[in-house]
Amino acid sequence: MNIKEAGQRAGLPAKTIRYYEEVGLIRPLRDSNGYRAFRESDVHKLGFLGRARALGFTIEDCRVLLSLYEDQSRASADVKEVAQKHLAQISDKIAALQTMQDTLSHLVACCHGDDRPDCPILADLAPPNPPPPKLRKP
Amino acid sequence: MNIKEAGQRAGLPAKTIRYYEEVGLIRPLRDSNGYRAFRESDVHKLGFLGRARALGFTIEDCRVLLSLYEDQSRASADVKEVAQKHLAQISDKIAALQTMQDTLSHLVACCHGDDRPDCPILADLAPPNPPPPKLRKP
DNA sequence: CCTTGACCTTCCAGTGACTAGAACCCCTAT
DNA sequence: ATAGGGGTTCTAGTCACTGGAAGGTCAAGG
Repeated sequence: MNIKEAGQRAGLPAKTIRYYEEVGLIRPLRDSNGYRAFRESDVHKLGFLGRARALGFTIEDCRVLLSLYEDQSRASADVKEVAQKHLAQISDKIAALQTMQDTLSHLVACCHGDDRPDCPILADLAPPNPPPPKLRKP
Repeated sequence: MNIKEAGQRAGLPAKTIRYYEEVGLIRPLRDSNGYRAFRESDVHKLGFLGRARALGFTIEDCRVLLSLYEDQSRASADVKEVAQKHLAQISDKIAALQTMQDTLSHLVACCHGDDRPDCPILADLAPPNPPPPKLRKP
């Protein structure tokens, strides 16, 4: 099976698959013409990677998860640990984004959004010390 | 004022300030020795940028916001529009992360996390078609 | 005067996970 | 023979920095 079909079956673009090979996540065979030759097991791995990436695992996480997946004597605790660490990072990101969201939505709600220059959004972004006066004093 | 002091006052590392100059967000003067010479107005802009970046605005957003900030004849609607678009992106990111979080926390809760290989996390990552049998059939 | 150390400068490379594009090869069908 | 739709490699770009190397500048101390 060539790269395009493998990609369609796994739901990944060909470019991504080449990248996954480059970083050593998969090792498809090669035909005599140099084309990558994907086995069912390769497509299966690609599907695994696609799902892991969709859950936000990094490539390095994927590498670990894939090796655990293929290790029949794995301990589920090892898998769980990877997942828990990732969950913690997701929580951190969500918290950071929600802080931004809270601040920003408040500011947006306060902004008239008309043709006048008064704007609480800019006022909040501006540091507390006054902007440099570009006015001449009479 | 040299770059380090400007950075301390604005709460930004010197490297970041050099980068901001490189992309044209600020244009500090230069001393005769080639050192950047920061005015109060530069430090003020840097503070603005730091806050905008902390709210997750991209550099390009910052460029727009800064020009609006300095334009006394701006319309607050223009500021609001930038902020609202950004808010929408934040919401999208949060939603995507929460989907991951929901899926993953469920899986983690289901995983025994012991020394046995059974693992619902890996089971969920694996595509539905069965893994390649590496067993010899008798 | 010389050195030390803390600054400053520029330039280059790397981050993560792709993605776009160029230049070229291969295979099948008309 | 050629047109098209595959495939291949390689380079460079994304985003917003960050680290490091190589070297210039300055004030203080010996």
